[in-house]
Formats: sequence, C-alpha cells, structure tokens
Amino acid sequence: MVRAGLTPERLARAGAELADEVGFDQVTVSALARRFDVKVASLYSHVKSSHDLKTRIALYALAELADRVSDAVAGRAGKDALTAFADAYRRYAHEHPGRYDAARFRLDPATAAASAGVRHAQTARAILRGYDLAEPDATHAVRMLGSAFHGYISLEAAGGFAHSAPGPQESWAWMVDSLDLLLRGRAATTP
Amino acid sequence: MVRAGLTPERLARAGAELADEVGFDQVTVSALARRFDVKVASLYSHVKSSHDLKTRIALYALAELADRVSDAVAGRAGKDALTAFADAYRRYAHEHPGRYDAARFRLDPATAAASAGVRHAQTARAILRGYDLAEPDATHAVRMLGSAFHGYISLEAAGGFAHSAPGPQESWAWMVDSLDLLLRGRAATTP
DNA sequence: CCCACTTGCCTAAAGCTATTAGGCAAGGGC
DNA sequence: GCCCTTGCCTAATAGCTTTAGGCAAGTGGG
Repeated sequence: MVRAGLTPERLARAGAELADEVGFDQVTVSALARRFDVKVASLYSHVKSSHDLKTRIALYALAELADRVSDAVAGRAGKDALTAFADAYRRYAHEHPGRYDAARFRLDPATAAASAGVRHAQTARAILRGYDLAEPDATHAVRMLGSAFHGYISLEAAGGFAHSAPGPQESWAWMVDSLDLLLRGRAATTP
Repeated sequence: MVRAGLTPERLARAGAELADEVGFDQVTVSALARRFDVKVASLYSHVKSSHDLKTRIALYALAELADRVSDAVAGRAGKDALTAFADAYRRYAHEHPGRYDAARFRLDPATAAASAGVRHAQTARAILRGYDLAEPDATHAVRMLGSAFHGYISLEAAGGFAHSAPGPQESWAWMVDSLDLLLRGRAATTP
C-alpha cells in the first residue's frame, strides 16, 4: 500500500487548515485521519493524543501569528505601530478563525515558555517604546492592550456586535485611536 | 423506584455547578446524569440535546451575572460605577469560572435576543451616563469596555499574567483607572 | 544485491459520549 | 380506587479516543 507520509508537522499544519474550516474545537483526530484518508489509529504514531495534536496546532498558529505581527510592526513607531499591531491580530483572526482560536489554546507553563508566545510579548513591549512608559506602567499597558484587542476580536467573532450600527470597523478604529490617546496621556502624566 | 425529580431548571442549575467544578466544556449530559444518579437517557426527557443543555446553563449564568452586575452598579455613578461594574464581572469570573465561560457560550440570535444579555448591554450603557458621551461614541465605548474587561478576565483565567510581577490586581486597577480617564477625556473632546 | 530491521499504517478491541425508541411503573386527577 | 400522563428505565446505534499487536514498505549494512 502507498504510504501517506504523515509527520507531526504535516498533521499540525493540516489540523490548522481544518480548524479554519470547521472550528478549532471540532478538530478531532478522526477528522484529521479522514482528511489524510488514513485510519484513525495511524495518527497515534505521530501524536500522543488529541491534546497533543491540539497543542501542536496551537504552537503552529502562535508562531505564524507572531511572524505576521512582527512583520506588520517592523519599521513603524508610535500610533502607526500600534495600529499595525492591532490590525495584524484582527486580520489574522478574520482570515484564520480556527488558528486564532488555536493560538489561545491553554498550554502548560513549560510549553508556553518555549512557544512563540514570548515573541508576542516582546513585540507588544516594542510597540510601547514609542510611548515612553516607565515600569510598572509598561507592563500594565501591555496587559491592557492584549485584553482590549483580544476581547474585541473574541466578542466580534462571537457575533457580539454584528448586526447593529455602527459597524465593527468603526468601533475598532475608535478603540485603537482611544488607546493611543490614553497611552500618550499616561506617558505625559508619568514623567 | 424513587424519582429523581428532574426539571430543565434543576439541570441547568446543577450544570452550572458542575461547570464551576470541572469547566464548562467538560459539562456533559453523561456527567450530569451521574451527578443525579440517573441513567443518561433520562435527561433527554428534559433537555433536547447536549447543546440545549449548554444553552440553558448559559442563560442561567447570563441572568445571574446580570443580577450581580446591576446590583453592584445600583446607586453609583461615574468612576465609582465603572469600578463596581468591572469588579462585578471579574469577581463573578473568579467565583464561578465555569458559569462565566457558560455566559460566553454562543447563542443563536433569537435566543440571545431573549436572554439576559440585553440587560448586560443596558447596564453598560447606564454606566456611561456618567460620562456624557454622544452617539456613536457611546456605542464605541460600550464595546471597548466589554472588550477590555472580558479580554482581561479571559487572559487572566488562561494564566496569561499569573506568575509575573506586578500582580493581576494592580494591572486591573490600572486599566479601570485608565479607561475612566479615557472616557472622561472623550467626553471633553466631544462637546 | 539482498537481508534484516526499523518504521508506518493497518486491524481489532475497549471505553466513553450522544441520541433515539420503546417499556413499565409512580403519582396526580377524577 | 382507577386511569393516564409523565418520569425514568433498558436497549441499541453511532462517533471519537486510545491501546495492543501485526504485516509490509523502505532503508542501511554486509
């Protein structure tokens, strides 16, 4: 018989595509096996478990997203950088909803520490260089930005403000604008 | 044999408790049946499906949370109200993590429209009375507050900033403080 | 070149969840 | 006290997960 040529990497990648199509929580070892036209048990030579598979997809998505965000931010500063940063996350969530969810999969601390999650944190901190905040304000600000952006994307995906005026794009722009304003204010009040 | 006295309401309530103990996505028809010491199939006389059960739990949690938030906000205004509002959400998420997740369960539009979700929106708008924002800024602000608070709570629950200084309480307070500042600024710039 | 060995995918099987169909008895209405 | 609605049961199907053990496709050494 012809071999399918499975590897953990291909499974993660295919799992990411599957997640975009049917939703991350619908990603199942069985569904992935079907996609490769292979029996379910065969996947267990490459991934330890369903949880392991999801972890790999999460790591894949985290890395891909970190690349995009850091690309988007490169060469920009201040509000320009903030906007690019925010938009990169939101665009990724729109283009790859399943992968975005995957990137939020809860990893155990050790795995998280070795993941691209740390690059995300670094990029966020880099953004703040343009706002000249002292500690601990910088940390607070990183957390606030993460919360606001992730929260917005998550509510938007859940259909939160889908069918009411004004459109989600305007509110997003307003929020990014407001946060920029806020951070500039915080910098001023913390000389 | 002795009857267990199941009703959709008791199932929703027990499901909410179960969610707090094992996580909302671990709430299963089987687990709930075990908890009532009853056969699995018996629950299907009271709920249509697993999805129906989760919907009921979500509605229960949404209503309970709406009560708490509106209680917390009652008789307060301005930053005082904003803080109470934010803290009510976060406290609920800490005390009842499973229910908080349940409250974020995606409902179909019709169900959502008939849910306590609308009370949440009303309370959020009421908070903003103290900041005197004109439309569409008020809507933008509601969305931003929802995003920031939900995002923070969600990241905090995911262990996002658990083991690093400063503690999550300080960042939370800083964020609420900042948002208050921001909204007051927005009111000023939109006469 | 081919033999042995590693490795990949398979069959088989057990356990758990969801869901439907049909049965029997408990308890309320008369 | 009888009936009949309603509640919980048994039985059965189907899907996903995971483990154990087998056979054949490649691969490296002689």
